[in-house]
Amino acid sequence: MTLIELQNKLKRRVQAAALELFGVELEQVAAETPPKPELGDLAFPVAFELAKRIKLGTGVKLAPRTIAEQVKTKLEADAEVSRVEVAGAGYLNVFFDRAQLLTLFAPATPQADLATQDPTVRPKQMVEHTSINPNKAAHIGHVRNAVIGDSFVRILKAAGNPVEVQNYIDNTGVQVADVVVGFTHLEKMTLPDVKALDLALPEDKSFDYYCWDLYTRVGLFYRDDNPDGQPNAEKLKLRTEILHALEEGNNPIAELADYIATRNVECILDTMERLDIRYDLLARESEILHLHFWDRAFELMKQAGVIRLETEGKNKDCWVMPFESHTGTEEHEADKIIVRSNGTVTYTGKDIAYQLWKLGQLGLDFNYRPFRAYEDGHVAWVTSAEPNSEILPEVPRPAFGGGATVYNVIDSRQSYPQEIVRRGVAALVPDLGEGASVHLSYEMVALSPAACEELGIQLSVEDRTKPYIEMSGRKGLGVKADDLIDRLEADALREVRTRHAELTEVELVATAHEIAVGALRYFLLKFTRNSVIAFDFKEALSFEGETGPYCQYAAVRANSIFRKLDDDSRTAALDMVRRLKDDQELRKGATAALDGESGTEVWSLIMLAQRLDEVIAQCANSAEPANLAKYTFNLAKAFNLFYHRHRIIAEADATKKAILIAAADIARRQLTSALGTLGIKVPERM
RNA sequence: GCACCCGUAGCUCAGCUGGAUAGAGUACCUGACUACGAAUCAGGGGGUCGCAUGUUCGAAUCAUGCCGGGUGCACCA
Repeated sequence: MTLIELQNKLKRRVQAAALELFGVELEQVAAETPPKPELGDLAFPVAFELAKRIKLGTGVKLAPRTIAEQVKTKLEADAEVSRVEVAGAGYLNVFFDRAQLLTLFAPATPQADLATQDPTVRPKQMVEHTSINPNKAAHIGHVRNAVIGDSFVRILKAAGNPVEVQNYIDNTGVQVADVVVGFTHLEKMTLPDVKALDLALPEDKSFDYYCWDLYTRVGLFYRDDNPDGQPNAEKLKLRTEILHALEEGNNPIAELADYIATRNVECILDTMERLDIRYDLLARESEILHLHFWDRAFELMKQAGVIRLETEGKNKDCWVMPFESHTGTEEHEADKIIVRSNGTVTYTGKDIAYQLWKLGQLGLDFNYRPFRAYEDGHVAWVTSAEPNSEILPEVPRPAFGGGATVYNVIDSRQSYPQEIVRRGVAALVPDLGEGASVHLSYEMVALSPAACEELGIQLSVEDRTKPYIEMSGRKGLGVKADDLIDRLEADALREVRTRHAELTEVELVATAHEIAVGALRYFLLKFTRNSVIAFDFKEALSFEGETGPYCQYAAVRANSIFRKLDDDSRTAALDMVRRLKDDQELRKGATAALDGESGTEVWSLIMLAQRLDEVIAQCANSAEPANLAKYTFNLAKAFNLFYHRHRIIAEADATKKAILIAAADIARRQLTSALGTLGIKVPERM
């Protein structure tokens, strides 16, 4: 039995007691963790709720404490419960039988068991994240998107869901067109020139870095070299021409753009691979266009009557989607233009088509080909316009699309367009409703004034008054992901080298890498999604305090105990836990060892570690990975305290030693698992 | 103008569907390495939870209004 199952069992007891004693049907029973372990393992504030709902004939109210006293006896029936106390104004505090529960919690549950626990086949969850315009290198803001997305994927999987990971590639958009303008007009290059340049670029100045600078130069070019100036209309026509060529396809410009976009995607995937972030499918805009997803969606929308052709007014000749809008207390209709008067579709329209495909409601599918095989054999696929049969027919391919719920990890600035897409899809497919499309929004990563200074960025007078400065790909203003990872790795390497002279160079580098990943991923996850991160180098580069390396360090310490522990102590501990069930004497000893101030401290570590499943389930529901990050840090902190207070290997009392070993084992197992769900590995040494 | 987000310790942030004495990290001060490694641990000071009403047994949390900051509101992509 897991902790969650035990909690549910006790909740049902409370429900039964409420019905039996007071005739009240509780549809939900709230349970919480007492603020201090001395107050118990589980608390029910149910007496407060019951006090409200119990009606006595005379109108007299029952005091919460009186109610709690009556429910109390009903809760004490279970063997797992040692006692129940009524505390405060009427809390029911449940104390578990610690020795009894230790036998439940101590044995490791094999992963296979977890996977088969739920016999019902769960529907596929779909997560789209990263989705960087493939015209430049990734910056730290993009990494926040990818790390939130990837961690959420891991959380969904840990909660037992099948998940498909997508990365949308806008390879025909303005941003790619701008870099094409850069190569063709500023650099006067053709496709062979660009390929040659790409080959000749040094390793630390790869193609995406080159494009980063070129993109900035194109921005300046449009503005006649005045960074704050207005774009030059004549020069912008170059972009428009390129965009038309991209939309048509099958021409030299489209080929050049495809090369640029594909190379940038490769570079970005390399960057993400450094952070252990992988994808199942790269869905490209070019295929959405060429396979006519929009035409189909247009037909569906017309048939369903969710859009209408305007015959007069300011939107004459446009197809618009009406939707309700609230302004103040009034409610009125607003129209969103889906098809322009010139017959072209807006971004929103294309997005609705794509979202319909994701949900398996479009009735069309992409073609696919493999894009990249990762070291472990996992393949990231990319959409393709070529028929499937002509390309590697022997490679088995998963069925893409058709998600029951689609999570789009997109920053909060897009929440308005995302809402329109969600409503549009819901109007088209009422059975699914708005719940099927989730905008997993997060706030941007901005630069602190200090960070700008460190980057050598000249701030305008206006920017200087702001609390933080928004990063801008167009202005080339930002911290590039690879630069930051490089710096973290260098710092970590220096630190590991001074601590572990015995490690080989390869081991040192590998360890430094894992620490760097831990630091960066944790840094981006410790903030809740709707908090703006004002990026600060000192904080991001820290390995102390509330950081990834702190959590990793706790797990490394736990592992080192087991590395040094002799086999006899280990088997004795396992044996003790197993015999605890039947051996009365042993049980008494264990109960005593888990009692008192010191025992309660050990017990509270075990209880905290055991809450991982509950936290994962909560994070999956709230789509908030920061909760897991916080929990992981707290578990690491609890373990560090435990580690400091107890000399495990040197412990003389056999029973106590066995319990300490069991506790350390539970803690390191759950800590490692929690870190893994955050995408953070535990090094051998650090 | 309208919509969404934010305002909690000097700084950066947690605070779950209302619940027990509002918590972390950091910075500052003081202690703890002959140890399963100090990337650690313990202690200290530091708060009108932006302001004001309301809802109730009970509000940082819910409602309304204000103040301050951010973002978004095109036939652009």
